[in-house]
Order: sequence, then structure tokens, then C-alpha cells
Amino acid sequence: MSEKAYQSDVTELKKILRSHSIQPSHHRLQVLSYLKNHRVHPTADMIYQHISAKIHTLSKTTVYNTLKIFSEKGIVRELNIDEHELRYDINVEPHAHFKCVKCGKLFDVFDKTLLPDREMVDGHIVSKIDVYLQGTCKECAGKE
Amino acid sequence: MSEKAYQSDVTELKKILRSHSIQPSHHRLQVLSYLKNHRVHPTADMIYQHISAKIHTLSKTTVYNTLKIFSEKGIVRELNIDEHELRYDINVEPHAHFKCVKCGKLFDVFDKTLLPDREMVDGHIVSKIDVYLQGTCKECAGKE
DNA sequence: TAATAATATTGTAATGATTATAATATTTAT
DNA sequence: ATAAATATTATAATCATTACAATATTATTA
Repeated sequence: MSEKAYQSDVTELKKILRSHSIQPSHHRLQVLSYLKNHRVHPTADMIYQHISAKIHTLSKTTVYNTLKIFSEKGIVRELNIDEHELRYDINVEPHAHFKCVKCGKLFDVFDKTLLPDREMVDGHIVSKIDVYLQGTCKECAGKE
Repeated sequence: MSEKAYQSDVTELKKILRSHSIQPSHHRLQVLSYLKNHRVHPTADMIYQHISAKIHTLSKTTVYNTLKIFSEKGIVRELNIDEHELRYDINVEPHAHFKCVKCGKLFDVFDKTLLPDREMVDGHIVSKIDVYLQGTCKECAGKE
């Protein structure tokens, strides 16, 4: 995403943050912009690496703080599909995820038949559902 | 589980390990026995704490090694439902899991309508499906 | 059985992601 | 403009897991 494109979005991004009761600081806008424009379900470190190339004083703690706030306020969803890394998804609409064990890419899966729509199971109150699929992605399967 | 009960099961436990091409060492039998008799989806540390009370020379690395082998050979399933802890389930039959955000307990959920039975999504080959539910368990909800 | 090879276990140190903390900088409200 | 609130930083701590090399145990073979 070009700097120009980012600039043109700033007003919109600020609106998003404000509507979630988050003060739109420069860093938070950068993180939000990155998430909006790189739909790869990045890790905190990926976000940090990308933004700190532009903002050399950026602290990784700020990225973590920002992502924690985003998560608490419902702007992002944490994806715990892999033991070794926490990933962030800017799309908080219910959907499943597929991780390729070969290339490591994480895909959105919008097929609704995968997602149970339940408020109750075995008498327990359900507030969150994660459906994580793993296997070999289309592309990697084609290479074999 | 009493020591007697454990003793009486040893032959059976050995059979399980051998049938999965795992040498039935004393430590491995202990870990397997613990998993069989404590269906709480324990962490590696919980297993270590319990067994090391009896076997004072036990190394935590051994517990990790053992769980890795069990996992590779398909005796246990790793549960990644919570960012901060990896849990182990001795029941490898397909089923969902529910974690209570209040008490932290992890429940098996055998309701089959929760589990999609798919070999393919969006052209990707599916080899593993995890369905993780979170919310307030029956018991904790009752207390409120 | 004794010698040898293979495997299992141990203890310690390393890794690496995340969090805690306290100081500083910035922003907002008065 | 000043004070209060909030955001950011740098550093250190945490903690689960893994790497590694040495030792112990078990299985195999002569």
C-alpha cells in the first residue's frame, strides 16, 4: 500500500478507532492501516517489522499494547491456531481458518457450514467459537 | 487412582504403547497412566508435578519428550485452545472442546453437529479440524 | 553371560514470545 | 498555560518449550 493510499484512508481509520473508544494515535493508526491492507493474519512481530521500517523509534511493546487494546475493543480477533505464534485478524466476522502445514499460510474460510451457530452446548454458555483447519493448501498440493 | 489400580492396568498400558511402536518405559507408562486416569486435559507441567511427586528423579524434559512421542504416534492430541498453555487429550476421537473463561476448566464436547466432517475446503486438503468453544460453564453460570 | 549398540533420561542452558515496570513523552482537559 | 491523563519507550522479567550433550538404561548380538 502506498503512502498516498494510507493518507487517504486516515480519516476512515480514525473513525474506526473512535467508534471503538480508542484514541487514534499515530502508532495505532499505523497498526490498523497495516492490518487493513495486509490480510495475512500477521503476528505482532510481522507488524512491528513492517512499521518500524518507517518509524524507527517504534517499540515492540507499543505494538503489543495496541494489539491488546484492539483485541479488547473488538477491532481484531486473536488467532491461536498455531502453538508457536499468535496471529491477528482484522476481520472479526465469524469465519473459520485454514493453516497450510507446508507453506505456513493462513487462509480465511467463509464457508458457513463449517461454523456452528450455537449459544449453548451441554448446558454451557458459548461466547466464542474458533474453527481451525489444517492441512495442505491448494497451491502446495499442486506442487507435489 | 490407587497404586494397585495402576499396577493392574500396566499390561494394558504396555499393549497400547507397543501397538503404537513406543517402547513401554516406566516413565512413559506413568505418563500414559496419568492421562488415562485424569481426564482433565492436563498441561505438561501438571503431568510433571503429579508424577515427580512419586518419582523424584523425573526430569521435565522427559515429560515433554514423552508427550511429543505420544502426539506423533497418535496416542494423544494437543489442544491449543488457550494461548498460554498447551494441553493434552488422551481421547483422539474427533470431538470439540469447551473452555470456561471463569474457572479455566476444559470440557470435552461430543456433540457431532459441532464438528464438520470435511476432507476439502476451498480446494485445500484438510487433515485436522479443531473446534474450540469458549464461554461460561454450567457450574460457573449457576453461581452467578 | 559379556560386550556392544541403540534408546531413554537427565540437567542445564538457550530460545523466543509475551508481559511487567518505571521513566519519559505526548495529548487532553481545565 | 498548567495539570492530569494517556501513550510510548526501553529494559528487564517471565515462563513454556526446546536444544544439547552427558549419563544411564535397555535391547541385541557374539
